[in-house]
Amino acid sequence: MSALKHKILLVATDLFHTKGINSTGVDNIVAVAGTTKMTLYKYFRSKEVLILEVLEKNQQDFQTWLDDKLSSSKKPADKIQQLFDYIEEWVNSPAFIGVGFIKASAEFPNEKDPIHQLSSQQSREFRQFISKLAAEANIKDADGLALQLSLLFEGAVQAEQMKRGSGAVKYAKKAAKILINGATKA
Amino acid sequence: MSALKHKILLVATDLFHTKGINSTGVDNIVAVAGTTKMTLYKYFRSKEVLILEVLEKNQQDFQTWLDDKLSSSKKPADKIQQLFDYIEEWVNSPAFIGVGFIKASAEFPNEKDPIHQLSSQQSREFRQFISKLAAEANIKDADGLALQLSLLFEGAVQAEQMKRGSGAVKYAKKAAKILINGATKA
DNA sequence: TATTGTATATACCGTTCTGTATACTTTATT
DNA sequence: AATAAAGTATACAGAACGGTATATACAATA
Repeated sequence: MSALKHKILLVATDLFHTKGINSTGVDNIVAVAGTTKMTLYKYFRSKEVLILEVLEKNQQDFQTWLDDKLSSSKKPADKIQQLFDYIEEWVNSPAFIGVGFIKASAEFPNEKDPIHQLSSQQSREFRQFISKLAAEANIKDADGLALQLSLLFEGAVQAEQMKRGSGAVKYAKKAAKILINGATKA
Repeated sequence: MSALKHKILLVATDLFHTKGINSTGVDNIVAVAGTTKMTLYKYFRSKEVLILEVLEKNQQDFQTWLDDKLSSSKKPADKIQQLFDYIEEWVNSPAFIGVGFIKASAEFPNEKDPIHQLSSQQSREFRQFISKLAAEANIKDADGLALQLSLLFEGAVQAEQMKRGSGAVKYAKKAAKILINGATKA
């Protein structure tokens, strides 16, 4: 990927999270990225396409990071137990700025909007990822637990965006362990 | 309150949720409300003030409704147990369109923005409301449980906005009961 | 050296946005 | 009937928006 395209994606990601997507103009993005609109529109057909690519890259980066962390555990039961440990580490890292699909679905509520659809899909995929972890750990209602854990995840991220350093993830982690243990025994 | 001001608030609430706040223009609002910009700006100094009043009214209406429902129970332990029953009823009612402060905090991420500050305050107040319920039910770590329940609440609303009819609240309710029972025994 | 691809600089188009100015109409009250 | 208040109609200002057109600079390659 071109270095400039990469830079534009990075800057757009940051501005979208700190100012909001709709409140961030393309002029704003190219100014911070140190380039021009002509270059931006060479790499991205429209602002909508740019948003979609930002969302995809964010989610890919997170999943890659998480997969790598989880690969250190061999036993499936350990993986689901450690999921929120890594989520906490990730949220509390300085680089954390939020979860793209949560914000995007709020700014684009129309279910027919491609941006909303991608957000919805990413949320569903992450839930399925948790469900797979749960199933491999021999948990009976894997889908049910995955949904509950995803609620804790999205709620915690939401709370953290509402107020940084709220410590919400710590309590989400505690709740997650309780729910996981309850589902494991059953 | 003037009938027209009330109408404007209603229409704005609806449009903010179905189209997003930043994507809803005042021209749009007055057209649907059947009035003119002159009238809107007579009642609201600016769009920002209108947004703030919409947020306040939404939260007041919800809290009033919830207080009324909870008043049917006398025992504090019953109240906290039934909290998510009422939340489920509310989310699944046709009138439900979302939670204002969740969406507003996503669209106005800057912590210095008055809209973000009000959203953050409303989220905190709702959490304190749950904490009071928990404390009255003699739960040890009332603040901790309240935070966890608020995460489930916000996560469920978020999930419901991502995909209507997802049934997320049903699982949030189950998780809430587990967490409440766990905290009660301790 | 000539050519090609990449990026810049800058001006612009049409639209939409918040907010205001001006003038007119309706309604209620005195 | 006179007056004041409330609402309407409409036009517009000034800025920001997404997106495009044109012309130029620069570097690598052939």
